[in-house]
Amino acid sequence: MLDYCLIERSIKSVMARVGTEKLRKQELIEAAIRSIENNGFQGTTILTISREASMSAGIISHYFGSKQGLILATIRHLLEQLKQGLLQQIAACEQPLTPELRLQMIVNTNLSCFQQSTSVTRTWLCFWAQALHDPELARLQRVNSKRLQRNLLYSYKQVIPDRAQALIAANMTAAMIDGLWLRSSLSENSENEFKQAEFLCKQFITAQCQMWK
Amino acid sequence: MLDYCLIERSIKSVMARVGTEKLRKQELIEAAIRSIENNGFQGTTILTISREASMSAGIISHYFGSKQGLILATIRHLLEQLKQGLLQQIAACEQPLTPELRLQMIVNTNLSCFQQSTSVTRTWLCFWAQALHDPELARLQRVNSKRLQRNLLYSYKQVIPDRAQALIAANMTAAMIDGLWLRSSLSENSENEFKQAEFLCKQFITAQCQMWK
Amino acid sequence: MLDYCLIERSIKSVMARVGTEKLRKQELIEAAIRSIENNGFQGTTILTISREASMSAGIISHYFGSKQGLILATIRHLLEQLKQGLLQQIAACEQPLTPELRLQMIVNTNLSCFQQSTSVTRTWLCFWAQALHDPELARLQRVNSKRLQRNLLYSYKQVIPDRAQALIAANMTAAMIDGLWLRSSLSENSENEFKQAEFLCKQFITAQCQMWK
Amino acid sequence: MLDYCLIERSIKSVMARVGTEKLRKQELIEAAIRSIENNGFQGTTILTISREASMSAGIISHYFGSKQGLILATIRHLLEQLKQGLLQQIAACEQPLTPELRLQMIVNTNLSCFQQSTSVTRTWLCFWAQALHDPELARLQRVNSKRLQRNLLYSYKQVIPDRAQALIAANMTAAMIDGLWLRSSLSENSENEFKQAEFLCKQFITAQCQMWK
DNA sequence: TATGAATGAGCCTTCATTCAT
DNA sequence: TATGAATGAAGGCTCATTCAT
Repeated sequence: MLDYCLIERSIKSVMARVGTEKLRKQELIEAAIRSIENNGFQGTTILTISREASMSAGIISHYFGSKQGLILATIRHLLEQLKQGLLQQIAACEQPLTPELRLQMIVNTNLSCFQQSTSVTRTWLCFWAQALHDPELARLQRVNSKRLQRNLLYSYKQVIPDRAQALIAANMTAAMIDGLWLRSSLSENSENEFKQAEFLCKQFITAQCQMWK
Repeated sequence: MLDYCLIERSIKSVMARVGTEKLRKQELIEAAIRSIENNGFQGTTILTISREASMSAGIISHYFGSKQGLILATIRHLLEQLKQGLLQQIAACEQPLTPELRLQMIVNTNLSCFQQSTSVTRTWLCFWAQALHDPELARLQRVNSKRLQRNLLYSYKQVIPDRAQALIAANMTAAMIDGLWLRSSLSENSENEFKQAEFLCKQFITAQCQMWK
Repeated sequence: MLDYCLIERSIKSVMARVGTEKLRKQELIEAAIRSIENNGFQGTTILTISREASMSAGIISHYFGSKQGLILATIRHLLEQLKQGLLQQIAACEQPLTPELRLQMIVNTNLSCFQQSTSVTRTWLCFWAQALHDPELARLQRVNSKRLQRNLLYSYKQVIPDRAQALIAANMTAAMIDGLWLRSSLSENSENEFKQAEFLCKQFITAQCQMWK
Repeated sequence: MLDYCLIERSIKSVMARVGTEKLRKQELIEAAIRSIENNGFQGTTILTISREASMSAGIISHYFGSKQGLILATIRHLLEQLKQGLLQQIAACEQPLTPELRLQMIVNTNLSCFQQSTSVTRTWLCFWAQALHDPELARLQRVNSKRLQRNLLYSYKQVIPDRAQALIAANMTAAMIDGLWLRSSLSENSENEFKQAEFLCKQFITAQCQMWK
């Protein structure tokens, strides 16, 4: 008759009280990503997320106002991760940072590091489709899209004297990154495809850089 | 005994019905595309579609069995349109068809002709996101994805002697087309972006071809 | 493109015009019974019936006003069949008709002849359940129920001098017929059960009659 | 660190919930019976039941998974009631329990005690009709049908030495109980009929028993 | 603070009925 | 007379949200 699971949860909740709201939110965001991976974006409900987080259904509204609030927070989390990903790589780099090396790192971040987990990939694509009809998501998407372009352009300008040509190279590279990512995500054998994608992208960058040496 | 007049009428009515059915299906498919444009994939319900088509809700099940049936028919329609787009361009071409010209036409089809309507663009992106969680949609998506690659490869092989290099060029171009399409679709000023995209893509192709002349 | 099936139907319809409305109605009633057998009472729709009769869906409303109208006509048809069943047996009887023989014939009619087809059995039970909430069906059911009792009583009175005792015997027999029919219908191996039921019922009648000889 | 007070509250709430759940389920089952009485099986929808229970429509899926789940629970409840009815009567019996007395009690349970409420009677008949098209209901019906026969046979064997004859008596009695129940349920003046039915049934049993004394 | 029981709006689907032909 | 295309009301179910505890 006794629901020990509930007791356990109580203990947890007591401890959580000691911990922070931040921790809870983080757990929920991670649970949301896992749920999208397992059940798809459409199949993800408040229940699947809260179960994944071993919390109650009401907690989501409690912390994020609504399901949409959690989704937005999740997206912001992913965007932030993507941003930090590049910074960390640069920080961890032991060689002198040439423009070309930095460009390769951008590819790394976008194709290798960040996208290697299916769950993130799925969430990402769903988020893009959703952005078409959700102004807030659209805004976030554009910020991210422009950051990629800006990041590429910054390095290309150091290699390509002609500003217009640098812009073209940046745009091409951004498109290739997104296109390869999209095609890899949707492919049957996506793990393999991502490796191929990285190779193609880096080769393209190398070709661009050598053209202007 | 036999009322041939009545039989004749039946035949007529059968033919009329076939015409009506095709027409109705076509109207519903277009309504579905418009609804997805306006309300998004998730926001598209049997009601939004039937209202868009000025028909009753029941008609969708009547003609397509289910909502999913209409969705599948819609994507098949778009895929077919895309396929025919290239064939028509080639047929309408008055100059001798060089490999490079054919490559440009592929770009035209995928970026200019086909994608110029926002509704189609949006529907397309929604379908891709959906394909992650729907095996049937995924299959259709893959067929289309591979067709683009095959089409590109076919022409590149006539320009680039090295088969491996031709494959790389094809894959790069496919990625660039998809990436540019994706970025343009999601951009604020998508019409302009599509023009830019076409330019970038064609330039990339030209560069690839000249490299091997 | 030509729907030959439709033409065939036309020919049929021409012939039907020559025939009578009665024929059509009869065909529809039989189709209704077959549909109930195959699809259950709940699973029987205007479409299943009209398909079973190779006619259009609209024809049912046309001839019977509504689906309910066809159901009622079907019940009336079955009741009439049951009534005629006994008369035919008596007419076909070559031995002198003793009261006991007549009682056995009533059992025959109710358990053997009439009920041997699953389709009729199913329709019958559904009709009884439905009668609880449908005054018109209830009326028909009661007419039938009382006829069985009256029929039994008529013969028992010739065997049992005491009128009260004859009534008791009639009521018991009626109950046993209905009970055995019900239990047989619902049993897994209903064909076998119906044979058993007939045996039990006849033995009961024999016992009743011998008690008063 | 541990807030034992909170844990204690949880335990309490768990116990309360278990109580609430049982109560709610019970209320819904009773509402279902009432709805079937008033609206028939076909006329009974999730809405009629939830309205009858003064609850929301969603609550049924919440507690029973689906409408079918509630229906099954309802019939299981009725079957259990029927089973307990006999046990209680036997337990409450102050005289020595002769086989004949036990047989009378079986009649009492099936005709008097259990069936005296119209709602139950109607529900019961609807279930039987439904059982024809629903394997799960059919299984439950058969279990019940066989239990009645087994119960009767158990007592008859103590009175009738010949096993075959005991089986015949049991089957006849079972049929008579079901038949009388069915006829009484469907009759206009069903209360009176049930009393009559009880009398007839008991007389039949007495007659059977005396035959072998 | 955190729960989860309860709600009810909205979804897709089925199907009896209507009506132009 | 007979068709079957079209309707739209009603069904069961899902699920985000609310709220008493």
